[in-house]
Amino acid sequence: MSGGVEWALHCCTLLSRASQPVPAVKLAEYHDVSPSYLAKQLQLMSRAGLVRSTQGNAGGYVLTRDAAAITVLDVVEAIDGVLPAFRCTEVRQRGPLATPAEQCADPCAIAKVMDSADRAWRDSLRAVTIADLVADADRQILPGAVERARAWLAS
Amino acid sequence: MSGGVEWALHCCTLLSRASQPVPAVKLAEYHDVSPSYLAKQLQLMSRAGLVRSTQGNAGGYVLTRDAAAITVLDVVEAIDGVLPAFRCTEVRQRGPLATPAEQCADPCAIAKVMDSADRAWRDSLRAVTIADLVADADRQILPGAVERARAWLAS
DNA sequence: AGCACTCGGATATATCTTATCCAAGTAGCT
DNA sequence: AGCTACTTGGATAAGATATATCCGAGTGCT
Ligand code: SF4
Ligand code: SF4
Repeated sequence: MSGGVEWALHCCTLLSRASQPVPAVKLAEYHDVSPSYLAKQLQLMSRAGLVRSTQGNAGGYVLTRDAAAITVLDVVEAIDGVLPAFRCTEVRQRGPLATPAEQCADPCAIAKVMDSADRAWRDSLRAVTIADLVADADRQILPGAVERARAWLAS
Repeated sequence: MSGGVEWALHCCTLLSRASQPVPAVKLAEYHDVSPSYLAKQLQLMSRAGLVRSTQGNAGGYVLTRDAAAITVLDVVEAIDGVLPAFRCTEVRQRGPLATPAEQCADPCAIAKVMDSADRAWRDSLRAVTIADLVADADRQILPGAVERARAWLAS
């Protein structure tokens, strides 16, 4: 999995707190990561329709919908794509004892297992929203931290 | 995920049928894949203790235990390693509003979600054994194919 | 002891991820 | 309306990982 997924999720939680547009440079500075590279992740999220960008002065990124309506899977798929990790190359149709193609209409057991595991993984990620992440973070952080973050974003 | 996982699984099903040691070259020819690269996967499986190699004339690879005692997860972890796909870099401890380290004893919600999804994925793969794959394949292939495969391996 | 055959690890190549830069575009100000 | 300052967007290098290959070490058989 791309390391950029972690950055993207952190940005989502931060954006859910800020009501004003936040530029990419500010998001990068807040998390102390490469601004140029974070910009790429934000572009991917923009294409996926998770965030909306406004250019020009006082522009930046805003979430397109409520944090409770964005799942972790949405972010992961925006960054890493939607194709499953396992890519079957139809080995059974090759070699000296190749299975004839008409016998390969149904996916074999290996493909089924991999597909099932991939689905379980995605179901797990789909069960949690950005709002859940924020709620959990609020429970752990020190009191007043949210206000300080908002003030820093506005400066 | 490594593409070699698919090859490794196919080799396991084939090895479970052959009672004699099968050399890497023969396994590669059977599946029509690169012999040099398949050798690497077999080495990884050997290190993981899934197969045992015997050198010299009439040598090759044999499964170390019954096919029912080898899970798909065993093979996947042998090839791709055991580390989870998501690698947390502790972003929350960086930047101008970094969370103090003593506040970060427990993993955050993001890390928990990723860990949970990874566990669900592994549980899915652990639930199926090589014996299950073979049984499913036997149900789909043409009658006599198993005997032909055994004969080809012996030649 | 000699020989043919096999595995094992060290070595190139290709592909993808990571990181960066500069040009196009937009909103607000004069 | 024109200008300026700011921000995004896609195109472009550097690095890391996965893929593919080769030859030497080791083993059993003759
Ligand atoms: S469908 Fe199954 S048997 Fe065919 S190549 Fe893919 S993993 Fe192998
Ligand atoms: S533990 Fe959670 S908050 Fe900390 S860096 Fe990892 S993902 Fe981010």
